Amino acid sequence: MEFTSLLNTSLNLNTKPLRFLDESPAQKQEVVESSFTIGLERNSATLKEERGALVEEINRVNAENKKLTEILTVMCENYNELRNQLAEHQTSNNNNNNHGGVLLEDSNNNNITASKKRKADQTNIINSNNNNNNVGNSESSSSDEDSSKKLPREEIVKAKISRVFVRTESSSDSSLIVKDGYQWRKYGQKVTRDNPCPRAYFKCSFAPTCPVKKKVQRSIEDQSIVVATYEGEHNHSHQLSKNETNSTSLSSTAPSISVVDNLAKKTKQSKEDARSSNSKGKIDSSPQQQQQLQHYLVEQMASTLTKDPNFKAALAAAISGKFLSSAK
DNA sequence: CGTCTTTGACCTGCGC
DNA sequence: GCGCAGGTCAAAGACG
Repeated sequence: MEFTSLLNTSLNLNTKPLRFLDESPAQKQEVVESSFTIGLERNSATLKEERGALVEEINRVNAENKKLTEILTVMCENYNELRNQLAEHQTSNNNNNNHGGVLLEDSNNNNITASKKRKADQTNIINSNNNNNNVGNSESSSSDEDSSKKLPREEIVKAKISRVFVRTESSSDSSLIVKDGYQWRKYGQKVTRDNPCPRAYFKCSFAPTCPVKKKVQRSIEDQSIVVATYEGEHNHSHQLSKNETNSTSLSSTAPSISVVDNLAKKTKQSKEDARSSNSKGKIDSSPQQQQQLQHYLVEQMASTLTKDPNFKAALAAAISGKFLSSAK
């Protein structure tokens, strides 16, 4: 992921600022007692020398703490800067998002419907699958998806489900069309109990053997929003845009990932444009997309930091050093 | 004429 | 076992 490469979290700090940080309390106690006993026998010059070394060590730890704080401050500033840019773009594009605005539902968001107990187990399976596999792609498992109930357990785990929110111009039932670059054949329509708006069922018709299905239904809360639920993985290449396909996987989540990837690229490009030409370039993404990207970036930052052993060690050393200095 | 959409019927799983 | 609800099938119609 390109964001990982942008964030160099290798702080290059001394992860062992104090020798006794790695020692157990009993060992520390032993060190202190032995030092005390030996110190009685030593002359004052030796004691002063050891004290000086300790003070030097403490100063070094404090300097590292300061360095850590500065780095964290810079990171926070960068994050705030990015967030402000997102807010700007949300404001500037707020009026242009009545058509084609896409929002990806969070993987743990159950805000649509969750009234069916019989799907709870399957949902949990899919949720855990998504949680294990997702790398911030905002895929979601739906709590009201039933088509997977016919699948064997292995296939249930494999079946990837993503949900995309698309804002349309009109709230008429005739516009249950989500343009995602694939060709779909409608094979059914049903009025569900939870939502008076009919739910349309589509199959991918680009490849005869493609198992991907799509369900499209207007949101019960906001009928200008169409909820498209994708199930399965495409076993063929993207139909319309080969370029976009190259940057995404050939799964049912391709629209989702594509949206996130494009947003990431656009935001990166926007940041560069803003620096070079005082942000004369505009991003044509919706507030929902920006919000998703914001979540995505935060997750990436957190993920990158937590995966970096250097950062973990430095943070642990800094906290330990803070405790030791404050205990004196 | 081929393709796509519509829509009622049927299938399946789950709760009681 | 029955009823309910969601999902799927397939015949019929629409359309280019």
